[in-house]
Amino acid sequence: MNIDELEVQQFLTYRLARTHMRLNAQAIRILKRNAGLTLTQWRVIALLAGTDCKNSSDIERQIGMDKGQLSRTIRGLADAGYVKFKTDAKDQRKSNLKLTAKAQKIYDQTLPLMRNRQHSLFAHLDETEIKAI
Amino acid sequence: MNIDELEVQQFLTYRLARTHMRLNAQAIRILKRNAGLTLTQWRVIALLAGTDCKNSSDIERQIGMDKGQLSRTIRGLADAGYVKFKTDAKDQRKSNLKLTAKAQKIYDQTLPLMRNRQHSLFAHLDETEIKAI
DNA sequence: AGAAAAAAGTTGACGTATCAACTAATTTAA
DNA sequence: TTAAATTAGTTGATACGTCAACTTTTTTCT
Repeated sequence: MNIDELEVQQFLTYRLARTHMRLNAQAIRILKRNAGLTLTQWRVIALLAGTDCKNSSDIERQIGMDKGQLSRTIRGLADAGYVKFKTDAKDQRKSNLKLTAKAQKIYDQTLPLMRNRQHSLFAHLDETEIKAI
Repeated sequence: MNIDELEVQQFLTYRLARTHMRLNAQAIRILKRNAGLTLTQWRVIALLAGTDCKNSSDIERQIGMDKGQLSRTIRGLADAGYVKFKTDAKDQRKSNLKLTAKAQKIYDQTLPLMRNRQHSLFAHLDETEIKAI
């Protein structure tokens, strides 16, 4: 429990945070340049396109995203014409979401970019790192 | 570049984000409750107390923290009476930082808490994981 | 010496994430 | 059946990280 050990430990979490943020930053740039989307917006679109998530709570359960952030993200998507929402007939608390054609098109265009990004991301991690995470 | 691979890759960043979240959550609570400090504030204090970092650029070089965020964090610490800064006599761009007695006291009180936290944190990671990060 | 480049800090804009308080609708359970 | 608890979603506050533009001072280079 000396100072060196403490520093290693302290900066473990910091490096973890930075790695995460760097990965995000890269994706954010790609999305901004190619699609005008934020990462969270893309994630929501991807979930609506690729899973059976219908509404905010489904997404919250699926990936554990904060419902406040989700609410704002979805409103942003609606304002930008990417989703439409309609109150569920059987449960008026829920509003079911539907991607517009515009969103589908952007998603189809962006998916390969995101895949490539994650490919090259993996190319820079060695096997040990991949296993450890 | 099949769908499984994509999902594995998304899972990587997801795990990274969640790990980060959990590691920070506890530290933030401890610091807020026991010292009224944010994590970044504590980190800067710890660097000034435990390393030979004298100014913003030293810290930037030491841990790669953004200099913008650093500037704001340091100003916050100064406003709260934790650091004093004085322009370097030989290079007037630099302002050297010095912890106040108040900061030293809080740091000394908080250090064991942070150590304990990180100890138990490490107890949940195996060696491979520690090396990889 | 003087111009150009680099370094130290500051500031603004933005994106991401958490937490908490709140309204409204639905489910549960006494 | 009605009161209490839960669930869906909204909103506000705050923390954290990145990027870029900017000023001021110092260094480098010709």
